[in-house]
Amino acid sequence: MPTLDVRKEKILYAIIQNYQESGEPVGSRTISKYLDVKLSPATIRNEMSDLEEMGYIVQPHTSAGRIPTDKGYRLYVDRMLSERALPAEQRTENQFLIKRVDRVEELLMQMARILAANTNYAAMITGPKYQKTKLKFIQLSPMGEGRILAVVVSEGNIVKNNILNIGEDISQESLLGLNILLNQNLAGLTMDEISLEIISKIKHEDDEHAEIINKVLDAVAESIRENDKMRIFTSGAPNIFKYPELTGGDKASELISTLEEKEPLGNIVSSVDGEDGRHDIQVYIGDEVPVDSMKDCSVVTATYELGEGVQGKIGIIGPKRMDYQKVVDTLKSTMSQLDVIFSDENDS
Amino acid sequence: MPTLDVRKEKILYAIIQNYQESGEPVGSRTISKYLDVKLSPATIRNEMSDLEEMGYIVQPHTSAGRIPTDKGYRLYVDRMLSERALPAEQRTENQFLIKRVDRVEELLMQMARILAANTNYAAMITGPKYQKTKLKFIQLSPMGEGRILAVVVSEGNIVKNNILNIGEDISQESLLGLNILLNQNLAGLTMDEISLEIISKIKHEDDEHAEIINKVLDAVAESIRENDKMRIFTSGAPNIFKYPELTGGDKASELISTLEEKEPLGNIVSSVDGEDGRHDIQVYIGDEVPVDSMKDCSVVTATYELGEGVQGKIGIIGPKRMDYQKVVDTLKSTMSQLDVIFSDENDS
DNA sequence: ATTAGCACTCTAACCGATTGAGTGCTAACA
DNA sequence: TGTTAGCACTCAATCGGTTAGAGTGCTAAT
Repeated sequence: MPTLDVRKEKILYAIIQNYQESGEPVGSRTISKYLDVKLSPATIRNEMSDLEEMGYIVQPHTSAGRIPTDKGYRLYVDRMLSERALPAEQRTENQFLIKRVDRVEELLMQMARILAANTNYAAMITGPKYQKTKLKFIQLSPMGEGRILAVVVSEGNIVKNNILNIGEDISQESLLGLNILLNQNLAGLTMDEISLEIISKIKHEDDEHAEIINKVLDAVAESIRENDKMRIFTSGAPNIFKYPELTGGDKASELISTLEEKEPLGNIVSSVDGEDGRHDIQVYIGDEVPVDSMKDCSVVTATYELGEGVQGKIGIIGPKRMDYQKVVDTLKSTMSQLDVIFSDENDS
Repeated sequence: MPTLDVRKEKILYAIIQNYQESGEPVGSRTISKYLDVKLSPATIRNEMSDLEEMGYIVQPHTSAGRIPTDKGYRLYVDRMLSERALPAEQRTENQFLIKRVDRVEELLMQMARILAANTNYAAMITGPKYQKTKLKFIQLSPMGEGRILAVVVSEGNIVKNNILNIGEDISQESLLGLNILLNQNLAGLTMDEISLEIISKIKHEDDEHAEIINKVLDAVAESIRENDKMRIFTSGAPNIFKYPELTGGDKASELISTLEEKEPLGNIVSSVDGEDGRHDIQVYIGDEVPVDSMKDCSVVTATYELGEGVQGKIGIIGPKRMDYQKVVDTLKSTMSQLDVIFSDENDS
């Protein structure tokens, strides 16, 4: 078994980069012209033969050039990620700037759109996970006709509206009192900390409106559950049509379906979190992707944070020959922008 | 020029229905077997020749069967719509039931999903148009750190949140006063009716907080503008892959892109409203569709209403050979369901 | 007015030959 | 011993030609 010396590695990278641009198997002549050191096609061929034996590249058929295998990409990506701490340059490129918006969901969708546009791949993004978030306050307002509006605001300024149907009409004053009561007891707590004890205490202090309190708390729980369902936004799905290897047969259809249904994407985003990586970048290549319809794709994910414990994930979905370097850089830079935006929001 | 007698019409319908199912040009033999009256292929051929001369059908090439033209479909659809008032039967089929939800946007997205699933075409739906809606009330809440939450609720229970950044912190009492002041002056008005006169009157009554009032009114305006942008939801885009005639060349890509971008769809939904039709059903066939990437499609739209003046549109997008009957029926039945849901919401 | 019969047309499918890119191997070379 | 030139070989893609079949239009008979 031959060993992976530096020259073989250079050739492997050359193959990966060429294939990245062309999408077609690359041959020995091409590499010979591409490399800085002068080597004849024949020599390259020998090296390629070794690389194939080692499993880093394959030929689609006997008389074709070589394309990288998952293992080849894996090596390349691992090297890239560890060589990280690249010296500035920052690659801002045609990076659009994120316009400030107040509603978190809007922001997330905008981010997905921007990422898709910048990378030419598909982008996905999850809403922030609630759970450990502190409840900021609840606001009850009368809507007439026996209904009240319950606005639930939690840390990170995530706002949810719920319209509650209480049979009776309730007086302004009672509602105000209830409002104060609820906020005094619940504000600052995480969702987990709202125990039965606290609930019964509240009901005890205003047993007249126990039923309404129940409904309000249900609404709070509902908001949580709805958010737990982990809203996923996608954008740039049509970008996959730019990569022929993803559009053959029913592949395009299945991919687009998956991106629209969104449920399966949860698999990617909810997989093992415990990573020690410098910036929580994860790369899934081909078969590593935990979604069946995406076995021909690669997915790069990153984790964002917007407050203690409130975090979500961003993912870029593209062909296996995607420009990993660019995608990783773009994700990192997007993260920084996000950090700025959210710290802005908390300061000013 | 031959004239369109009842037999020719029957043959035309037979062609349309066969083509609907198969997606392939239909020949004289097929029709001969399909019709109830016994006619030889030769006779059918003569009639088809006439139909072609009249422009209702064409041959893709010399020795192929016939397919309907836009004009043919138009005739068919017009007949169908006027023959309307079909005797019950109701065609409920595998119609899923709409689960009640409180947030209007959720409801709309769910409807789009259901329509797409029921019809096997793509569905689009616009959020309700604001504009003539009456403002129900505004609710201001302190958020700390110099910010307040402004919740704008309008008729039809459309709720919008805005986080406002006022420099200073404002006292609970002032905010409450402001709240009451704003609601007294604005509640029940349509967006158009909030004139400069009213605004200056409000500011006059609490000139200390004039700036905050400005910001709140800006937020109201912003909510309107955001809503005027007419949010469009789509679903079932991948369904187009089921129709080969829509997936040749770049068509699929363009269609999916259009459905994701959504902007162009505004053209469909904002076109001439003034229709006297029994239930506001509009059918666009092929070239009639006001969106370039959809010239090979047909679009059926319907208008829904959820309060005085608050209305939006639903659209089904499919191949020209779509099952118009089914689509129209499905849309109508969905409308009825919607009516029930919204009236429920207003009664109980 | 309808129909059977037939010649005609055109597409899709199939087939074989050709081309060209790319390889693997061998032998010469530094 | 590593590198390279030369050459035979392989295989996908392409092209031209043939075939099969579906469907038509026309004519003549009913």
